[in-house]
Amino acid sequence: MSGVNKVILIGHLGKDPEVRHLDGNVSVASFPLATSESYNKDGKRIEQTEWHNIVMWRGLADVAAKYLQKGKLVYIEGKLRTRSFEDKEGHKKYSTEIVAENFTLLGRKTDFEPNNNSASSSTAAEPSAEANKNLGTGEFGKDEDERDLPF
Amino acid sequence: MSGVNKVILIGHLGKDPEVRHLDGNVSVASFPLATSESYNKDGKRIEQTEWHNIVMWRGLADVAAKYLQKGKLVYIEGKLRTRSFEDKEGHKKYSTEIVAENFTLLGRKTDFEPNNNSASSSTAAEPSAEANKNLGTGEFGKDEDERDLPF
Amino acid sequence: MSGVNKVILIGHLGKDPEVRHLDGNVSVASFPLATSESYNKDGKRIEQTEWHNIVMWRGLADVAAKYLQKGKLVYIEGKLRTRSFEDKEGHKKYSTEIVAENFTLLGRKTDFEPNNNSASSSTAAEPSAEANKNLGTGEFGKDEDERDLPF
Amino acid sequence: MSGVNKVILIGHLGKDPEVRHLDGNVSVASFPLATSESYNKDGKRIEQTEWHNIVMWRGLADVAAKYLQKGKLVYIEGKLRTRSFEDKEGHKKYSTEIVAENFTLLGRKTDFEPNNNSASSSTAAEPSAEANKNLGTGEFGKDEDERDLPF
DNA sequence: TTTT
DNA sequence: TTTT
Repeated sequence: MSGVNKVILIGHLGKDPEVRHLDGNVSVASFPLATSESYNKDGKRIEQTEWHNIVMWRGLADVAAKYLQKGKLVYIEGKLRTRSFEDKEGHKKYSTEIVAENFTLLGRKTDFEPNNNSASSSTAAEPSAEANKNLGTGEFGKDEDERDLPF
Repeated sequence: MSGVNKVILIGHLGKDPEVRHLDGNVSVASFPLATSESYNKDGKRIEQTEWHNIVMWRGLADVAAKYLQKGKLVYIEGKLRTRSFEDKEGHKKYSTEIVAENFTLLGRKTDFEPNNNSASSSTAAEPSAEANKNLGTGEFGKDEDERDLPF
Repeated sequence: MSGVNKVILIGHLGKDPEVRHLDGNVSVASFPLATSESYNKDGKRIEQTEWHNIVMWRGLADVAAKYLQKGKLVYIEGKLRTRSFEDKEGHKKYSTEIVAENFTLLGRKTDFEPNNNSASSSTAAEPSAEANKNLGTGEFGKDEDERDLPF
Repeated sequence: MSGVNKVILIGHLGKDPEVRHLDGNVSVASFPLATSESYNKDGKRIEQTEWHNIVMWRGLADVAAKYLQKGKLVYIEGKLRTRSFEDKEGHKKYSTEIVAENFTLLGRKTDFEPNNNSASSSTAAEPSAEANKNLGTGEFGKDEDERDLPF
């Protein structure tokens, strides 16, 4: 018997993805994602931010390492998983993570450049009055194919 | 700035909802929900169950108290919220909950009876070879209206 | 540039799936699905039914042919696709379909039997006061593996 | 009995919203939305665009008229509805629409300015190397409150 | 054309 | 702690 366990988030990365390599060359990327909600209370605009622990595996982790960076806006689809572990003092703790199944970059075209040339990319952007047309999305993780030029 | 924080679950209640009443007569219902996923590993069928802490507020909590019970199958839509608290020993802990925004009962018609007559409902059901036709869904929480006869 | 195009439905099949086999042995299954919404208007309970054209391809079509039948309750995840075509009189028409990516059977265990023994299944059910415990879900389409015993 | 009928889209507006006012001062906004999907076929990058007819009612239509414009990137949540009608020649036709329940603007902060000053906004943007920080989202339609300054 |  |  099976069920449904689905999470859909749109938010900004709080940090660059941290990538580890496990046995058998398996990649795991993880990073915090902030989703913000704003509402009115007593006439004031309140903004409430929720932080999520995102985890990506294998091919998806590799694309994340390449295209995701602190501050970027991203759509993530995944599932909830709660792990239990003991901290250094031996106390049992729980951590709930979102295991991502695919993601889509949201934002301007210039946000979709790979990370390695991050120094130059900030100057390469050259945004102009035309930048408005460059809004778009880059989708990852639906297929398992290698995609070096995903958009 | 706002984002998207959405969870969609289909699973079974692990316990009856526990309902508390806060100041100002605000109801809060909470219960664990199991979503199961099964997959093949080395030719064996593995079933993995994930447990979620569901929280419902106000009107939704009242309907939950009335219609949800341990074992029932339910569709839940909500958002993630992580609270931090200190346990009895003063250690900081985190708890991630799904704050439900609406739910839909899935299952047979006889599952949609209110909870108070649970003793009689088990006999009132009179399931037969025709029971197959009684599968259906009962939806809650989309409107804020009082719904004493929601289906 | 990519985007998000996602549909989530829970409803009943209006007919048995119709399966065709295209060139290269590609299977396509299609069937109508009803999702019902009920609300109060002027003190009366109104039920509004929406019909969706569901299409499933390849492996998913084969599992659909095996496990889905008129009347069954199912969770479907997919994407929207609008096709244009000319009817017999040469008038241009549009048809919007949901191309399913995975589905999960909702209902009692006895609903999860393959279709070929449909005659016997109606008597094999033997529902009792215990039948309540038999609610569950059977998930399909997440992996591309052959699954002859999917639950 | 009720079910689930949910659509989640992220895409660009193909035109400015067209707003009509029905009897009783009810607003209806409608516009086409493009969601694009790209995949590799025979080593070539194929981009396939799907067009959706979006409809928004009442308060949501008013916010749409104010903040949505041709080209903007938006997250939309809603439900499917298929209407039948007769064209001028008396032929029966079907139109499937997404009735939006809420939406969130995605893109740069400068995209979140109201529509009336569209001429100046293109110059007011003054994007810079810092523009990267201005990515964000503005959410609408969750509450029914008036929101003149929604972010 | 489903389901209640 | 559910369900199969």
